Amino acid sequence: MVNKAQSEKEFLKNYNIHDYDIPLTSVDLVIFTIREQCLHVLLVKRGDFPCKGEWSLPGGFIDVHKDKDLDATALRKLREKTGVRAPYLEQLQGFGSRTRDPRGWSTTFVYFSLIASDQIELAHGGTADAAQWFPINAESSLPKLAFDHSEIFQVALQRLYNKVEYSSLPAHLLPSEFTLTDLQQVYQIVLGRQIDKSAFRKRIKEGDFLEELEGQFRYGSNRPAQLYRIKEGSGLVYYSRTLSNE
Amino acid sequence: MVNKAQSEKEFLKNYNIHDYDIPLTSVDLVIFTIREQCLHVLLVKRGDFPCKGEWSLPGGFIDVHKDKDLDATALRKLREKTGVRAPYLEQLQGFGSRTRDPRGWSTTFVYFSLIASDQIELAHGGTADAAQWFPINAESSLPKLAFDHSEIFQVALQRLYNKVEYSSLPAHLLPSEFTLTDLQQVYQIVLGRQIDKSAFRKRIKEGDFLEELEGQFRYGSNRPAQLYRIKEGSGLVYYSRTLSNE
DNA sequence: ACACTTAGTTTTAAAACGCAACTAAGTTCG
DNA sequence: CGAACTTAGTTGCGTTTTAAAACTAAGTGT
Repeated sequence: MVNKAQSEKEFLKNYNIHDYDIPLTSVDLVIFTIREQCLHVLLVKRGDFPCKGEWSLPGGFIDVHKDKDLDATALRKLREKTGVRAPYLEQLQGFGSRTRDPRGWSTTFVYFSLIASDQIELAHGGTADAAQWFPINAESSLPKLAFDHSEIFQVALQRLYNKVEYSSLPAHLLPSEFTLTDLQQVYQIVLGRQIDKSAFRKRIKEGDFLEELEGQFRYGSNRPAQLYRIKEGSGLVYYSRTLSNE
Repeated sequence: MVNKAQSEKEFLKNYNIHDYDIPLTSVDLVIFTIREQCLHVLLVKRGDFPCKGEWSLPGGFIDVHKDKDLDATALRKLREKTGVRAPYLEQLQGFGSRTRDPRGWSTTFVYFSLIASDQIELAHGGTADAAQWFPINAESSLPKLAFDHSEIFQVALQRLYNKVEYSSLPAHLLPSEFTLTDLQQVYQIVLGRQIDKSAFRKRIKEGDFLEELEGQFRYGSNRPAQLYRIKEGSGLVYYSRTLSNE
């Protein structure tokens, strides 16, 4: 079918998307959190075909009526699965091929989200797919995932490792108030190695993305620790050097 | 329409993509090169509606019959416009919204490519869109682009600047054989500032992504300069620190 | 009151950096 | 033919950063 319109208006009147063979398009999410001193990822058990009953990354189709853009789709999906409304969210990468989905040529925009475990209320109700946190560590391995989601997850994990090396990103895995030791531990959990305390603190100070909660401390059987939160409006801070080993 | 299949096979038999409202999906390219000591980007004049006659990033729809995956679409488009077959190519980001294209909800996977100016044969033939290199510098500014391509271009340019700071990426903007001074100049052109010679050379040596072409030199009215090329199979090298000023 | 634990700072030798000066190796010009 | 010139490529050195460890601070538990 050839559209021989002479003006843009006429062209658009004659244009019908259903005249063309086009790929399916979805949005998927890789959602990380820290629980019990361990990095976790959220997976859902698929309730429908295709790949019914298999574990997969949460996600779904763009709703061209509800969603104004891709970020809106990602936020909607995140809210539906976790109840979280103001997460750290960035686009990871697109994936697309003829073979990744049995329904045909399909593409997906994959988002990458970090949330604090204290902000989550997993949706388990009704006919919704079952959602579950899976630990990411050397001992346990994830189940085999539907579609190409295992590969996508690996790309996301690699991105997380990389960004932790040179940015303030891990602060978004913590509850809103935390100590510098908490934050250092998150870095260590994700990086899988110890980092030096004084270098770490110097770096955080220079990054200038935290504010001291004046007079507020976490008490324990030792010297109380200053509480901090992320400065409002501060995006990610990038460092020009990677962190040192301990 | 609800698909009540009991098995995956049955589900797929009943599945028809045209039953759903789905977005348009395309692939666009931001292609950079260095010509006459200046960074350039390739733009094409649109030959068809919508936005007929406006400048835009090269790109087009996924051909679900020809292309096996997104990278294949990007490579095909790049080859059609420039004749280049083995470029540096990476995915930049996806963009998608209800308003970016007058035809309706649309998404695009944007790729980012660097090519050596000596490898290019711009396709100008027949009814093909006119393609032209535009310089990127403080003096001249790009024309207004179709769709949201101006924004996309800005994101790509920012990515280029960032990657030049800490990776071996600029080597892909040069012809296959070059001197270290050539390479340093490319860094300086893109970064817009002078960098220190000894620091630069130390860094390149450590990166270990170049190989000396033994006994081959570029001659001029001075000491001849050693020629190098990119080591085969070496991907991008990332540095843990940014480059110093001169 | 004093040991214990974790928070947070200071110290210091070693490594890295920025910058400038230096040597190298060709061509050009007198 | 040799001195001047130009760009390639290296070396040296004072200053700044860094990594690692030691040290001080401030609570709780016994």
